[in-house]
Amino acid sequence: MKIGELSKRTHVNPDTIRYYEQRQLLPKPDRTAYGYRDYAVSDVQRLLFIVQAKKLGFMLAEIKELLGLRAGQTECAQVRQIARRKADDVALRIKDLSRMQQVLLELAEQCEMQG
Amino acid sequence: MKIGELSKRTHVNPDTIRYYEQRQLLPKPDRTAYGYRDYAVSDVQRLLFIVQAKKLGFMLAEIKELLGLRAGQTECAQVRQIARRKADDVALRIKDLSRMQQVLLELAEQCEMQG
DNA sequence: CTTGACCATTGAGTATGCTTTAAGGTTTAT
DNA sequence: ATAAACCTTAAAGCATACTCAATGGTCAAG
Repeated sequence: MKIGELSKRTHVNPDTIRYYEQRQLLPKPDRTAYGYRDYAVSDVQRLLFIVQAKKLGFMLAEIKELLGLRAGQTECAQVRQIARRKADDVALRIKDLSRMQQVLLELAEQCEMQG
Repeated sequence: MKIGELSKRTHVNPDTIRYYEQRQLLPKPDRTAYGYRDYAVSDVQRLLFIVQAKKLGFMLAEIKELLGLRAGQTECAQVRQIARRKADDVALRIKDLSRMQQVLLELAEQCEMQG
C-alpha cells in the first residue's frame, strides 16, 4: 500500500510517517517502479503501536527501543533490563497520576460544598 | 527569599523560575530595594506543585489552569468542569499505562522462557 | 576595596516532534 | 488529454519548554 493508504488506516500524517522512517521507527519500505513507498500490512500494526506508545508519553527514542524488544532484535538480558526498567517507570507514573486524580476529584468536591 | 534560594529549595533552575513567571504560572514576586525578586515561602509550594504536575505530563498551560482551580480564582461550575475533565483524562491515562505495563512485563517474561 | 558569587534584562539558541514549502514527477478520473 | 490528487526529496519553519549568552548592577568575604 502507498503512504496515503497507510496514513488513512492509522490517521497518521504522511509527513509524520516519513519522519518516523527517518528516525528509524519504521523500516525503509519497498518502492514501486516509480519510487513510491510500498508498505506491508504489518506496517499498520507497527505504526499503531508507535501511536499508542506516544499517547503513553514515551519519547520517540524510547519507542524505538520498545520496537526493538518487540521484534526480538535485542538480547534477552537486555530485553529483561529495559522492559523491567520501563515497567517500573510506568508503575511510578500510575502512582503519581492516581494521586493527581485524587487531588482533582477533591477540588471538584470542595467546590461543590461551597457553591 | 531571593531566586537562588527558591531554586535551591525546589531544584528548579533560576532561568526556569523566571520563565514560569513570564508564562504566568508564578505571580510577580515583590522586589528588594535594588530590584531583586523576593519570594514568599508559599512560592516554594506553588513551584513544587508545578514540578509535580509536569512530571504527570501536564503542559504549562494546563498547569496554569490547575493552579487557578487550586487558588479558587475560578468559578465553581468551571472548577467542577475542568477538574472532572482532567480527572477523566488521568483515568484514561492510567488505564493505557496499565496495559503498557502488562505488555512490558510479558516481554520480560517471554524472553526469560526462551533464554 | 576588590574579587567572586549572585541578580537583572533581552534576545538568541537548543531539543523534540512534527509541519510546511518548494519544485517537480505519477496516477486517476472524467 | 488534462486537471486533481498523490507521490518524491531536501530544507526550512513552528510550538513547547527551556537554556544560554551578553551586558551590567549588587552583595559578601577577606
